[in-house]
Amino acid sequence: MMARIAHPNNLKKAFQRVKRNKGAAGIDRMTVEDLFTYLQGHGRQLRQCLSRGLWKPTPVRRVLIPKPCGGERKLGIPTALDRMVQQAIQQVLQAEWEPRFSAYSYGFRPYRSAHQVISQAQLYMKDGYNWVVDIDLSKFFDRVNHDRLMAKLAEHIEDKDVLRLIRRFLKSGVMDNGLVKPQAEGVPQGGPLSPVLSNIVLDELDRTLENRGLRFVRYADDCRVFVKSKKAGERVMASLVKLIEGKMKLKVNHTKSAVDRAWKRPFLGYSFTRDGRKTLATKSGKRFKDKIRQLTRKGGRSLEQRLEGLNRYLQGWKNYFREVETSTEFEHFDCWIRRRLRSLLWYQWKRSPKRYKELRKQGISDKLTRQTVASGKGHWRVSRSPALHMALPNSWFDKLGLIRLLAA
DNA sequence: ACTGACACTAC
RNA sequence: AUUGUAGUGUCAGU
Repeated sequence: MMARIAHPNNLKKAFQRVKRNKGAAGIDRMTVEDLFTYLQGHGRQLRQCLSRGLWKPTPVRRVLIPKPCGGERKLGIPTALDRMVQQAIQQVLQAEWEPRFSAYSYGFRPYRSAHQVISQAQLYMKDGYNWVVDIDLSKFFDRVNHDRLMAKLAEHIEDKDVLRLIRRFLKSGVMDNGLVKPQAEGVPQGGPLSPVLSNIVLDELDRTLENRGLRFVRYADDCRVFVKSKKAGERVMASLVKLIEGKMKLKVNHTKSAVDRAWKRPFLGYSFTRDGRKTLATKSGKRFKDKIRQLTRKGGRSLEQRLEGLNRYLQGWKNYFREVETSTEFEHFDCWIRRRLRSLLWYQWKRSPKRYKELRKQGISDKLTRQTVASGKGHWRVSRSPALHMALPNSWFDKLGLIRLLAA
């Protein structure tokens, strides 16, 4: 197995991945650009180090980033070289474990997306499994138990060198303002290997759920079991908490876990309606609006630049809107964006008559009366000020991805 | 078929 | 200088 990891082809792929990600440097300040020149000199040496089981990982660099919902996320950034080695292991480990993972585990796995999880959840709901046991693990990556993880790995890996190498990565420690602290638990958030390791640890949970014949899906540490009654849910919850906190030595986040009706718990950015359709979760909708607001704020940039930015952002959301099954919500966002744009245009017109002339050339006019505008020719009317009635042709809005979506 | 850039989402 | 995996989208190139 170590032969496969240290194989030149595997290492080359690992290097390319690290390079493509353009990540920051680790504790040794070696950037991904330096990595190539380093490898030209020391590539052979690295390979030998690995295949003899002599590779010594460097401690990870501690970085704190704010989480979107408040709080901080502790990152552990390995050196570029270590990232490459971890990536090499990841490639082999992922291929090895992929067939063994549960069909209902979706996080961090190739060819599996958040949308598939949602669809599966909807299937359960359609069969009448309306109650959901929502289990969230607190600080999941940081609390992975090393011994349990190594035991899981040892079940399928015979190569002692590989096991030792992974153990060294787990124990390599954190450099926090000049001091190396050893790590008793957890996988570094930021290590290429960490996601697949997390799946290997939680595979035990999947197996238990499967053996009990329960309907469930899992996306990383977000695990949901679908049942038919509150009572059944509470029973499942109690036994799962016992399993996770006892045998698996992990911690359940009790404030974020609950037994509730499925449509009361937003899931991966979506919520469900009572009859099981998908809508945008309020939190996601809010974030979306905030960003649009920011992109259409009055100020320096030109209209074209704004449109570019808007379009790019909307394209990122395209898939989300495509999946949403409540049309009113969709129209709501569509109207809302149009309104923002119109007020922006009005503002630009007011500031610069020259600019306004250009806009008119693009088919924007203000002279039309409201009735003909609204009905006749697919124009849109705005009465931003009593004195001004500005109209935008629909074709102009077509530049925006969201609007194109509406038409399709 | 493959590669690259830039976004966005989930955790 | 803010990391990682996975997914999706737009564009560009051989």
